[in-house]
Amino acid sequence: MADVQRLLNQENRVITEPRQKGNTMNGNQQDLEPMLDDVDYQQLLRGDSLLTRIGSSNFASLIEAPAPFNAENRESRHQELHQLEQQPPQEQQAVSNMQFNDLSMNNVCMVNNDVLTSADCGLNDSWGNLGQLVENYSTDPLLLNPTQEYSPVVVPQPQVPAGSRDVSTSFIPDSPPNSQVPSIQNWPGQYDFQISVPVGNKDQNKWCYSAIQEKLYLIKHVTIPLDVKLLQWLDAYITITPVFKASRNRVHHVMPCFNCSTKNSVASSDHIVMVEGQDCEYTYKYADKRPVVTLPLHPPPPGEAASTLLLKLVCLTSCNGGPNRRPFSLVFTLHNNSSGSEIGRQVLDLKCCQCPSRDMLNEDKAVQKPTQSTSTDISNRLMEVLKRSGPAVTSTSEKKKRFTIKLEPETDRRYQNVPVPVEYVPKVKGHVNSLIAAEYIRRNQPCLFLFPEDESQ
Amino acid sequence: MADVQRLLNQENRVITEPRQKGNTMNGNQQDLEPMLDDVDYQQLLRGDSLLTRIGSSNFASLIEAPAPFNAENRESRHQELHQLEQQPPQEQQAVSNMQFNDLSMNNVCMVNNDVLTSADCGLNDSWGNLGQLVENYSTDPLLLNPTQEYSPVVVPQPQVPAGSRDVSTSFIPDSPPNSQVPSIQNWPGQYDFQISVPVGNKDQNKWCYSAIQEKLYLIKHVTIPLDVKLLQWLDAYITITPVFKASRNRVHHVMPCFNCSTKNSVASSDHIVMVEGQDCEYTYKYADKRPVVTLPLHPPPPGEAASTLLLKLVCLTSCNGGPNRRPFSLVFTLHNNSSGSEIGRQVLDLKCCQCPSRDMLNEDKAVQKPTQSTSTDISNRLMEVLKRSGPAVTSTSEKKKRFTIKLEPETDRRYQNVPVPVEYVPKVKGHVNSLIAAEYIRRNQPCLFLFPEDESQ
Amino acid sequence: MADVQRLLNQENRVITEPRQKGNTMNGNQQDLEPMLDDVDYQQLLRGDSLLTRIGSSNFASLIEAPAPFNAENRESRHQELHQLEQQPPQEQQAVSNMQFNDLSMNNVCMVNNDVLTSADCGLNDSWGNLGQLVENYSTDPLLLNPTQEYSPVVVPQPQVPAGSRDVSTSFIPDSPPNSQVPSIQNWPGQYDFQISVPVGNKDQNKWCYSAIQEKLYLIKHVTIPLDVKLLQWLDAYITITPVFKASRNRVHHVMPCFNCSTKNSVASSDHIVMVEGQDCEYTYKYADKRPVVTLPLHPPPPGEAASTLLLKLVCLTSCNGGPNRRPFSLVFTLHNNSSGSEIGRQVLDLKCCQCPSRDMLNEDKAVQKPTQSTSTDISNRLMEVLKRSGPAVTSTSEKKKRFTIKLEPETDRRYQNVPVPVEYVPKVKGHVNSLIAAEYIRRNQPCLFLFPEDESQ
DNA sequence: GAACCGGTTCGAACCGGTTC
DNA sequence: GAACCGGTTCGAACCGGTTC
Repeated sequence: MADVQRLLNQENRVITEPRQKGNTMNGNQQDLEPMLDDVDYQQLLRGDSLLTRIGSSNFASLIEAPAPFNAENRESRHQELHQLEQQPPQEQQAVSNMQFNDLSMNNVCMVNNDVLTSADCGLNDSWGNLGQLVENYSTDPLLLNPTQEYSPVVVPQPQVPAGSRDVSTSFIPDSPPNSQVPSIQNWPGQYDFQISVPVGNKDQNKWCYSAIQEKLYLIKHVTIPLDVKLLQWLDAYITITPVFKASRNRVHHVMPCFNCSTKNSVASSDHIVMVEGQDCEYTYKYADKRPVVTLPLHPPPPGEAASTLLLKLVCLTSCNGGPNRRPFSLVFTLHNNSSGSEIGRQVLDLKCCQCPSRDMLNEDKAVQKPTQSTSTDISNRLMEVLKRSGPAVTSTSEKKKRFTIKLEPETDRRYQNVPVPVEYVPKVKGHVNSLIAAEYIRRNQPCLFLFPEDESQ
Repeated sequence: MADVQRLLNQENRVITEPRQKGNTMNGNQQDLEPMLDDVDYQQLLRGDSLLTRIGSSNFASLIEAPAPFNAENRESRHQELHQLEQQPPQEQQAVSNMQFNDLSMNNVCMVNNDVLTSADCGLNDSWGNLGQLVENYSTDPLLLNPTQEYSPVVVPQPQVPAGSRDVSTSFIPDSPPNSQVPSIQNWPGQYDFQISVPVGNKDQNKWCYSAIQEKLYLIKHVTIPLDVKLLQWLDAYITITPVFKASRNRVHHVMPCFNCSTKNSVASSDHIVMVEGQDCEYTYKYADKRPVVTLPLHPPPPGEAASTLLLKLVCLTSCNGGPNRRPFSLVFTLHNNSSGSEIGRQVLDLKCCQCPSRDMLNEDKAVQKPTQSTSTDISNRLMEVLKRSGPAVTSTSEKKKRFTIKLEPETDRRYQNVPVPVEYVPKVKGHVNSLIAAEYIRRNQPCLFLFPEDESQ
Repeated sequence: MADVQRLLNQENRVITEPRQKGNTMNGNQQDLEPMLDDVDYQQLLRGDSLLTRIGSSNFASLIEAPAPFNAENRESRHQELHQLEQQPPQEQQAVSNMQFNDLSMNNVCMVNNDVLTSADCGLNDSWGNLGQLVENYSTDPLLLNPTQEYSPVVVPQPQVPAGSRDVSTSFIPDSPPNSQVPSIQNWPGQYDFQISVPVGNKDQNKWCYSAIQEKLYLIKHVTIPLDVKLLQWLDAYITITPVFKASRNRVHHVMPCFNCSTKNSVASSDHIVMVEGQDCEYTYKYADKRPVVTLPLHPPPPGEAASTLLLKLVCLTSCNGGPNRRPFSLVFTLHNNSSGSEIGRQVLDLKCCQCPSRDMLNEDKAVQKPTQSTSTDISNRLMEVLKRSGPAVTSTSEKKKRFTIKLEPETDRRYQNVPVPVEYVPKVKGHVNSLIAAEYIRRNQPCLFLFPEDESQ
């Protein structure tokens, strides 16, 4: 239901807001407030349980803490963070320092009615969101004029765009509130940073992409190729940050549930996103305590325009104790390797589930359903007539789909399974057809009947 | 079904995209994401990704080891990693250095509007992709004029082309990702590097080639002659790298299963591909830990246009613990012997199985099936007519087969399931047929009816 | 499907084996091998067995590790075993010793063609199964005459019996195999130990009891009152042990999933069963590493016949990482406080779920469905006739359910599915009926036909 | 409490090595 | 080379926690 609602909203957007490219921000902003179904309680409990476990038996102390919220965990993560910070990649350090400096000048940041103290905003902030925030939304004179950087740098996107809408400063419906939450809005930036899902995937049961929703559906542990495009292949790295779409979950870290996380190695046990073909030790890190995957930007191989990135999820979106049915997106952030500053961002909606094609179809249908009646040819029109005038054949989406009666709720009410001896099937089918036709004639052109109707047949 | 679908799509490609030779990339790109049939569990267990991530080359000791994540494993793998890193294969080192040198001369590489800095391009690249990139696509003035190199250098291919399609930058459905995964897209390069399978093979039970699918079927341990063509026979060598086609297996190394590998000598025990007539000790190596066959490029004997290469596989595509039913291709890469840089690439799809002709037939059929209409009898033909002329009943093949709604998308709209006693099936079908016919007449030649329609039939 | 099948089996038992009270063992023995619906993979991965087997306390690194059988694992398990044996709970120790002594007199126990050496039987046995085994099934002359203890000591049970069937030595369908698995068969014992669920519960949405299945359905964290009855209130204590019903899960410990367990206190974090009104520190223990709830036997208050026990579950039967949809029972064992020996046992089937009434309804229905032939109206009766006299329609329940071919093996050969608009269903049914009737007449009373038959209809 | 959602189950079809 | 057979895949149905 939540998803339906969300999709409906999206659909409405599509209808009421014709897609604007360039300098307006109509990307997935509507998606920012869709979620209805999360269990905050359980999230909180995740930490408690850890305490409990750590106190109890042996294995408890070795659990890879999926839970961020108790004191010990926070401490240990702090330690880990510090360890990381002691030998940080240069750019991280740079960003962190920079932002801290920025913040030192802005003790209080007002964003969307949220008052953030500097402590909230910037301490240990390695996200660079603030810098980005400033770039996008502020008029901080210390920065270069940022709007010039990204606004009209729009290039045609031949492939399915994963999130290719630009960001504007004019409208901030649900802006990333504070330093601990990364932005989830697309911002191609100066180099037109783009992430896209390749078309033509054959195995729709493993993963599929909905162009309608611009959303990727994938099975757990299945590697997805993502194309990274850039106007210029500079020295940079990409960070991948999963972020809940609903604003009330935004501050929570997207992490695998306990069961799923234990399949990971120690280094990546908090990371719901994993990449392949990378040096593991430098890949799974934390940014502001939030698990983040970082990987260097590779230029594409000879003759290819896009660099491919092999990515997989290790926990279901529905997993209790993990995302817990709360939709989340992946934020791909491009960072300049020299300065560490953020120079591009793309957001990819996704859902990690067991039946990607089924779920995509369902959600696509939910999105489209309210929109239009899709009847296109005579038969459909006939059915439409019948449907409107009374009972008849059910609708009807044009697209191929798994036959799910649930999708057409009237269906199972309007049809019944009748065991028919095989040899009678044709007659029965014919009978049915004739009944339909008769019904139609009866309603619209009853005069065509030779004999008066009687129902006793 | 999965294969069917894959093949269907391929078929569609053949139909809707007339084969373009030369500088467009319509080769096996559709096949890049075909795999549907492997077992995720086994995939998880397979050492490949683990090996890749962790860096072990001791595949035998890790593959299929289902409990990879305890501390001991981690430790030993780390150790192995270090060992490997301390003693890299010589040639890898050479290539890597070489490419880095190349790159050091090209600070910025422009590829399809993409600018690459040297730092991004070459560091730790042992695949040679970057060198190739620079050579082929860059417009950097420091380089030789590269666009001339690859654009229209297309030669007619008299034989069955194993993978003779050039690469374009315009459309990349599933490009090879990063340094640890080789590209699997054709790129003839400056010298129009071509690999082809000779026609006219008599013993189709040993090996055969499907022109439809551009795929080689061969029995294990049977040597296949492959023709290598080149515009100019320079001082070069060829590497043969087996790569899984599905992106989710891409990083895994294609290696023979344990049973099959033990039949090889020590040097080649990780190599599923073997060549004949070569000095063994220099042939079976590793590139970025991936088993690779390398062999010098021999000019053809006097009077012949192609140099022949004798190749065989030592493990079945279906072999458990090896490819495990996951389709893979062979990537033939041409390297300049002086610099080691990649100057051409061809990809050959194949399947190593026990019954090549049977399997080719089946898969060819599956590819073509969706193309042709399968109507064989009157009723089906009638339905075809009706379907074409408007709305009606869809076909109903008698033979038991998986009910693939995808192939008949309208089906789910107009029908419901009614069990019919077997003995009555013919009559029911006849009835349906007559009704369909009536419907048809009713629409197109209603005057033929003797009486107006009534429902009392 | 699995449940249906299970229930079918159960139902068949009810029909073919009239309930025998007293000295025959027809209790829930049929349930001993019922489970079909769990995920073996996940079960294998579950930490329970792994922890037990491997003995590591690094839960995170070991859980879900799918390969338990290498030498190291075996070694570490031995180690854990030894560690645990060094500090066993007192009462367990007592029982264990006692039984070991018993065993020392019986070097070989023959049970159902299975020969157990004493080493297999009794080592580390803290369950007392062997003693019970011997008591129940053996005819060893060294023991007290056991058959007298339990055979005809049956008391009327006014309330819903939770599991009041006695145990006999005549038939052992799936006896508890070894020392680490407790018995899950009822054995009232000398004092006629009985556990029952009170009748007349008002809030069926919190918990309810199916008399048909003798199974308790309850919501998580909802306390259930259970009545304990005894012929004589001696000095004893009760242990409550959850045990999976399916034999293949029998050795696994029933424990709450990670999320649910963290809601418990430290002492009870491994216990899926909790009791109220008890001293916590003495309640949650381990027997042979299996989490067990122990509580003293309180005589009922003056004027009451039964002592009440307040019990709740803290994790759902469906919880992933916990029971994971694997049905389990609670084994209530009565122990003599002075000797610690087991003197009675009752088994309570249950399911902890979110919608107890719904699930009970569904499962009750599934149990009852296959029993009665559901033909109620003329058409069904006609079909019955035809089925017996030759080929015709099989029965056809109106309610939507999975089409179980196994129940009606001919079905799939003799029927076909025909989509029928709902509003025409009655007519189609009538049509089919008439066809069937005609067939019947044609066979049995052709003279009734007015016209000669022709097949062209 | 009914409907929904999504992980799981189940049996038919498929695939491909093996046998006849 | 046709048939067999057994592991795998696939889609519909199911189940049960969650939402409305």
